[in-house]
Amino acid sequence: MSNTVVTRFAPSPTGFLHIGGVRTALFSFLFARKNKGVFALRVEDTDKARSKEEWTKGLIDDLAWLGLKHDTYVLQSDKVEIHKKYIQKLIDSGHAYFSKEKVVEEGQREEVIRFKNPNKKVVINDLIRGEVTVDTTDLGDFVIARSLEEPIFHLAVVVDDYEMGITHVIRAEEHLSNTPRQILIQEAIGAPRPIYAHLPLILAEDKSKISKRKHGEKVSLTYYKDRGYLAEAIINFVALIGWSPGNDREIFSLDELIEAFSFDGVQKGGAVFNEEKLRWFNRQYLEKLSVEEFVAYSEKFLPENVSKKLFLHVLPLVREKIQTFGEIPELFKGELSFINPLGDYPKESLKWKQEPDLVSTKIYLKTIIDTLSSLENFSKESVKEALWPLAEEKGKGNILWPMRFALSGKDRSPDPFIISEILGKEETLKRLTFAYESI
RNA sequence: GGCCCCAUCGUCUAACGGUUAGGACAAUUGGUUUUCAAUCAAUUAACCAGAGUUCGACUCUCUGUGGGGUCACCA
Repeated sequence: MSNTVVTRFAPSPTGFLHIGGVRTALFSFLFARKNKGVFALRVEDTDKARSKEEWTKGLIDDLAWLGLKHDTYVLQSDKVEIHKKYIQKLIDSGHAYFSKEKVVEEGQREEVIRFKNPNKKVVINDLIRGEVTVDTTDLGDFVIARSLEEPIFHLAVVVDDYEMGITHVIRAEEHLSNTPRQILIQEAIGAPRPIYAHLPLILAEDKSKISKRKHGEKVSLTYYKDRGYLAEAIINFVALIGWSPGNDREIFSLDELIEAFSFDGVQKGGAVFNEEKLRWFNRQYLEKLSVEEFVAYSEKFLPENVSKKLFLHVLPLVREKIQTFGEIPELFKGELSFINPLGDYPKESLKWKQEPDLVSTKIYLKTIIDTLSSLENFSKESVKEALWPLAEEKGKGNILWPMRFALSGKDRSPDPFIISEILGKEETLKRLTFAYESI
């Protein structure tokens, strides 16, 4: 079938997959799937100095993790013979020539292969931007290869796109200015022109293109992956930056995105990456997880002193607190630190803000201790049941604040009934007694 | 600087000549609550500017301004 859509994602293996790459890959993937076409991954490793195999592996793993499975795979360096053939063809047909160069920098060749620029106007019909006209005269006779065996990006891209039958080149806007010279090469080798779609850039807070050099680790997918963000949330978030379904809907699974995607909804202007919104998306997906899934995702973030059994016990508390799994360690250091032996605290902290002093606090603590001591079945329900009348009578804060503080040693913690249950009767009474005696 | 692209709340966006310019995140306020979250409700907040075209412009045209991208023997 000659009219099958074929898209490609063509990263170079020179570092971690970054957020911009994720979005480019996603849109290429979505468009291919939407049209029952083929999504190809092509690793562009023509720059031998900067490319590393481990990055290639990382790229493939990351895409798999995101669920953006490619149908075909090409490693560009495997294609040198084909590139060579086309370079030779261009030379033979007078479209390219060997050029003597002045060596200015280390590593530069004395002789490279340049493309003979026909100096014409090129009109690009971009799916997102419409007609873009560029006069290629400014480009001069640009370099297409260091040698017959070492093609440069532009040559390799054009040849590979042709050989792979790419119908739609979907890539970031930064490539828009590369397009004219690639079209020139295309025409010289007699390749059909693919349809272009140049995506708006993903911007940092400062409105410039996100880059590792300038904006650090937060631009790489790994950063979010390592901090316990879900692939679904990242996909959903990234899809909605630079694209809109045209209505108010925000939550989309990958399959739903395939269904809804269209270039009509793709934005022209760059968009600022907003981590807050990503976190919000992540929480939306967190809430959908089953207990088993949630525990599985949590596992690698659990502190050593937190057994799985204990974690299961405090699970509801964790679920209502976090936006990303990466917050779990911090949670156990803060709100959930009551699971550890209690440290010292100033006794004034036991005082509810509406009490003038600790006099009645001491009395209340005594009452609480007495009440709980005689409690047979010690659960959060039974503890609450036993103490609630007292709390209602004396004021909830008067009773519950000192109790909660005595049990947790913290300003912020879960409610005292849950803590009591988790601690058990003995430890609960021990902590309450300690508080009582410290006053 | 040359060439190219872009322009709606702080941020992501809806609007495809006629709307009180809508939604989401964030922010603020209030409800709930023993604290922190969560949750619920509400509020604040935008058409870059100026000329046209038109009965009528956020929507079309032009100019200006602003922002961005790109100008490698990197991709």
